[in-house]
Amino acid sequence: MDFKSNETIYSQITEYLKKQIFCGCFASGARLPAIRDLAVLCRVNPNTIVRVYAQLTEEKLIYTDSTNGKFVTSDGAFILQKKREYLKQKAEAFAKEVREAGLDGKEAVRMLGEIFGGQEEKERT
Amino acid sequence: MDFKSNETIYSQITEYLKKQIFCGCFASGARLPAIRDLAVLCRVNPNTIVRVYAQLTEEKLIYTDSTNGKFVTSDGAFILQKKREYLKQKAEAFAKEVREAGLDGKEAVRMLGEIFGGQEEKERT
Amino acid sequence: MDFKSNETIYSQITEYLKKQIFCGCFASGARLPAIRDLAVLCRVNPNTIVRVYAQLTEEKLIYTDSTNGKFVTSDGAFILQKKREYLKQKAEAFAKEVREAGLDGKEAVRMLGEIFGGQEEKERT
Amino acid sequence: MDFKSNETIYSQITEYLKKQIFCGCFASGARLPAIRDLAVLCRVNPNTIVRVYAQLTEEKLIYTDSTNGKFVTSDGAFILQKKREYLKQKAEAFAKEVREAGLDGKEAVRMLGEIFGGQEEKERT
DNA sequence: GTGGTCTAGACCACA
DNA sequence: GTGGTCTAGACCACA
Repeated sequence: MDFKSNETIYSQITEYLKKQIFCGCFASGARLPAIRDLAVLCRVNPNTIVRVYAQLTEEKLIYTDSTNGKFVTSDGAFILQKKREYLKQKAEAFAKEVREAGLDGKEAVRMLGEIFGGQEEKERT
Repeated sequence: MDFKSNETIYSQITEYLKKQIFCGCFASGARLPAIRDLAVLCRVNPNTIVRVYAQLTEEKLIYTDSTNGKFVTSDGAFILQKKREYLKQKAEAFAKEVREAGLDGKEAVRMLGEIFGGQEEKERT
Repeated sequence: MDFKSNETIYSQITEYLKKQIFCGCFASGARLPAIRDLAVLCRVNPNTIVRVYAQLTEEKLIYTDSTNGKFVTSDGAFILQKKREYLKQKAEAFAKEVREAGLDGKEAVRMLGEIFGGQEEKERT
Repeated sequence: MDFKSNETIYSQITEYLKKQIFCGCFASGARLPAIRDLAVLCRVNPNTIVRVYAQLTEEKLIYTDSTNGKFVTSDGAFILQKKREYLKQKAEAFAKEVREAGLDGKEAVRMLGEIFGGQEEKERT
């Protein structure tokens, strides 16, 4: 994992883990890497990971089982809801950019369709 | 203009101006606010605006007419090209988020369609 | 290091460092002086050095390893290429001066040969 | 005439005129453009031209014939000497760059020969 | 200790 | 009044 220099490292790692949870790479109920392990993996100070886990805990996506470590919440429906919110927010941010730059929605949707490799077209058939 | 705390002020202003140029609010050839004026407007130090304008100058979106001020480049085609690039990049970033969070493109496109208020559907008819 | 008054300080320092990199005084991969250290050394404000390093970073001659400091790019071939470009550009600027002042190239080359202390002649033998 | 933004305008115009004198475009004894005319031509404030002419006067390349205007010095030998000095200085500056960037003189001379379109080779034959 | 951002404000060139 | 450079120094993130 490489980091952008214009964003804080912990927020980049937080985003990364969030997406890992959403996509199921860290499944509901799964045990997360130990702080030290993840710190080594990310070549980052353990304090940074502490902060990452704190944030995810606050969002209730993970919880601490005191002696056993950190786990992804077992409430699958909650994760799904969070996932929807997350993507809705990303989509709205993108839509905002599009509008502010004076492009119309139609073209933006087409652009996105292209990026997804013509999936949209296939669908219509 | 309010600033987010997790992004640098100068990059937020840069983005803002870029979009103003793309959407035509600052038209090709138009004069931009004087450094000191924009600084007052944004309640920011003039040096911050210097940096913003330097960045836009480097991207060739604006240029300096020695003591007369800063102007949007008069090459309209160039601006259009930059606008396309900008939006392509935003669309790709969004698509990347979508994929990483394990959503399929189809759903992302639909989500975006909804946000744009059904413009897409109307059009097909 | 003394500064000429007709050129900006930051560009003089940038040029200086560039040549230090080209000649190998700062070798590929080597760590550069810390911003504050170089500022003290040059008796200049740290912000000026920030600007110098920013410029060299943009040219990809150096890079930042987050909190560890600044380093000369490890791509030696790239440096060599940049060095060639740099000298080509200087040579062309000199040639332009020569032509504009109405001297012919032949004489300019001879003049330069003299300055280099007859190395050229020795070599042919 | 376009101006670089990193050098003062008056010094750019001074250099320009100097070379015009050296190459004979403004011949020994010739009348120079009136301050106002040159100011208009260069799209520059007349004060800037005043400064330019002052500098050339100081270098004795031009003189003022009180009521009639400014003239290139009629001492042709003096101009020749100045020209040599000027080019010597440029050549030495170039040589200094070359050395500082760690290139050897041989290669610099060859590079220059190339730029002058193989004139050097012709000479040997 | 490392780099990055930002402020407040001086001083310069040019018009 | 326009932009550009520079200083002195604060404050932040990360290690």
